Amino acid sequence: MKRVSIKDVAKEAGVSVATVSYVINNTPNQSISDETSLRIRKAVTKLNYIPNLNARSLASRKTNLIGVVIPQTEPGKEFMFSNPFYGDLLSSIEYTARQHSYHLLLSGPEPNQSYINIARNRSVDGIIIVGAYPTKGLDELRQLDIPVVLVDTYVKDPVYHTVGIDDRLGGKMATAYLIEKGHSKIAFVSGQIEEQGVMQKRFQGYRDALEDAGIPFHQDFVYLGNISFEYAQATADEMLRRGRIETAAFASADILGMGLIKGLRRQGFHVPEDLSIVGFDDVSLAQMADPSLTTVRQDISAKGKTAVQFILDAVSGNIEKQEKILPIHIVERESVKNL
Amino acid sequence: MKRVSIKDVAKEAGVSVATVSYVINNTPNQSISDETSLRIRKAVTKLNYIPNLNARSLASRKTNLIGVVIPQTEPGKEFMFSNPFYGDLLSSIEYTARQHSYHLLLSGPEPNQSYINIARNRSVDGIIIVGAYPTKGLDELRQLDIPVVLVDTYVKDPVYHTVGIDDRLGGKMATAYLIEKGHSKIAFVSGQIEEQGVMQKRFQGYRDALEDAGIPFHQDFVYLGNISFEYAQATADEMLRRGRIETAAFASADILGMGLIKGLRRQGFHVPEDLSIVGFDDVSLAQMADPSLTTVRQDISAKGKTAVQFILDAVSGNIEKQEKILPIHIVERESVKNL
DNA sequence: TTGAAAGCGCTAACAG
DNA sequence: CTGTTAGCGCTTTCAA
Repeated sequence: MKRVSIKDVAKEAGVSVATVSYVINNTPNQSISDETSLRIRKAVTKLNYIPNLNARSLASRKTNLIGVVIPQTEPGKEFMFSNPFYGDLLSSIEYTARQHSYHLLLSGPEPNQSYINIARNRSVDGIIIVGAYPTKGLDELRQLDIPVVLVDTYVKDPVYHTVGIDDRLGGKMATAYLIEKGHSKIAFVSGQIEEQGVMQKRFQGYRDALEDAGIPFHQDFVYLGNISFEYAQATADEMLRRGRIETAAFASADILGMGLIKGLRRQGFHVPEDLSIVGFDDVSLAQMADPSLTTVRQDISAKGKTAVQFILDAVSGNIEKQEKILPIHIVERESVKNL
Repeated sequence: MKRVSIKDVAKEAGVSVATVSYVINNTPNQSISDETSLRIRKAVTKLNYIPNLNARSLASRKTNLIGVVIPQTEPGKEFMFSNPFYGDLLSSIEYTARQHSYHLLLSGPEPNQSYINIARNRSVDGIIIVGAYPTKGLDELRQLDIPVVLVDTYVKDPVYHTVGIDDRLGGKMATAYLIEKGHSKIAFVSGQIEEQGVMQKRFQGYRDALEDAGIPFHQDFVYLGNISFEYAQATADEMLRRGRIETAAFASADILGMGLIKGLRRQGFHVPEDLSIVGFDDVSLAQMADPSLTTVRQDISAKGKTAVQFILDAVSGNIEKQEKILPIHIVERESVKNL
């Protein structure tokens, strides 16, 4: 079946392609007589014409496409969305984009970290990058002048828009909550701490809370591996091996909290009786855990929505850099015991 | 910063655009002297030229884009990827596509279910649709002649490729396993059963196993709501209210199994002591559950990989319809008690 | 209110 | 081995 083009419609309606284009796009400052307009619409319906967005993009330099780059949690690993946080975030981005008739061009990072390729290649209208560290690739992006939104990053930049939360504050809240419940031997369980990364901030918050309470910091209470259920499980074992000195743990991601619970239970211990746990993120899993996880809630949905909104704003001419720090708060559930 | 085009490169290298195109694409049957080829490559590097894939697509009718349509779990709900199954699947699709330098165009279904728009609009090279029911929209897609892969669907079609599992067999395996462990009062917990849908097949399998074992079917043991943690939790309550007649339950998705566990626990009951549970899918959560979930494992990663491969095969000229039923098997964990 | 025509950046015959 | 040229399907001046 031959694809029907704007030409076919023009012929069918007995007008020029330009006119067809005008009515299809409802081009401003172009008045078309009701009569021709109607004739064209009829032709469109009759031929079942659907514009080729590719051609449109080429001519208009607008693609209605938003590039989304989500990092590999672990290099070479395929399951980036298995981390429920990304799944939740992507859902929200897709939903918001669709509301505004944008489509999403999805991509893991290219091997060479070159964000710029996907952007230039496909001429996306904007690009959302999640969890970026300062890299050359990020700088290259500057050469294009398309809006860039950095989600969950502490890269400081005069142009790129950012949306995130105050991770340091979150870390502090989580830890302070535990302290308030009478704990003083508090583990910090996390993935690797990258310079200027989210986990670093949460760690700082942990130390802030300790300091505020006059509790000395113990390096032994810090467990750094990677952000996975398995690692947290192993960490629970490790804690027991060391004699289970801690009475509580701040898990810097919910999935870690879940792993701790499981690891403990495997050894016959219980949460929160034997160890109190506060997580971070409040992914949908957090309430599925048993006991359900007390955690620092962030509005993942709002995060995605805001990121898309920033792109839309920029596309429609708002050149000012936008920044948004979304609020967070503790959600009390069952994983913390009051000493 | 002005975008550099193929023309600029041609000028820089002192050749025609055609020649540039040839070396960039390594066009078959076009021999280029090493000397010019080198000169062109140098110009490309110097100018930092990146081809505009949009223009390329327009000219070549090939976009290197795969459309992915993932259904809303619940209409109007934004969190489609919060269902971990879709997250896992998407990960695998993205990964495989990227290996072959394809990008993914992501889309939830349009309100009018018209898959065809996204396909025609963006001229994707192929389209992967997850969990489709027979609809007009699906038929329209036939008009295009791009490869279509239907994942997890029982729509029968002479052209569309399909990849899935034998859901009926899976349902039977799960139920038979429970029977083998001495259970005969077995609940079936599921989302709504759609005609020709995956859940219907799993339900049939459930009945098959019952019948094979000579166990009468009880309508009372069938709980139909929607595929969510919350519904399953409520179902657990409902079972108790009815007096907890069942000793086991086949949850037609892992997330339902998890909800059951939680719901039971909330009422002071335990899995598997008070109720044995078998799930379905083996999403990453299944092992995080406590007790970890005995379930019917399917290889979600292989599913995504196969779907992409079918597209690639078709694009490169393989016109034959391909079908793949991936193997499944029971993974024994902790949620079933031997009576 | 409409149309002619010049591109957008690239590919692919075809010719040389 | 390389260049000319005609599109791909659409938007957008500019003129009528």
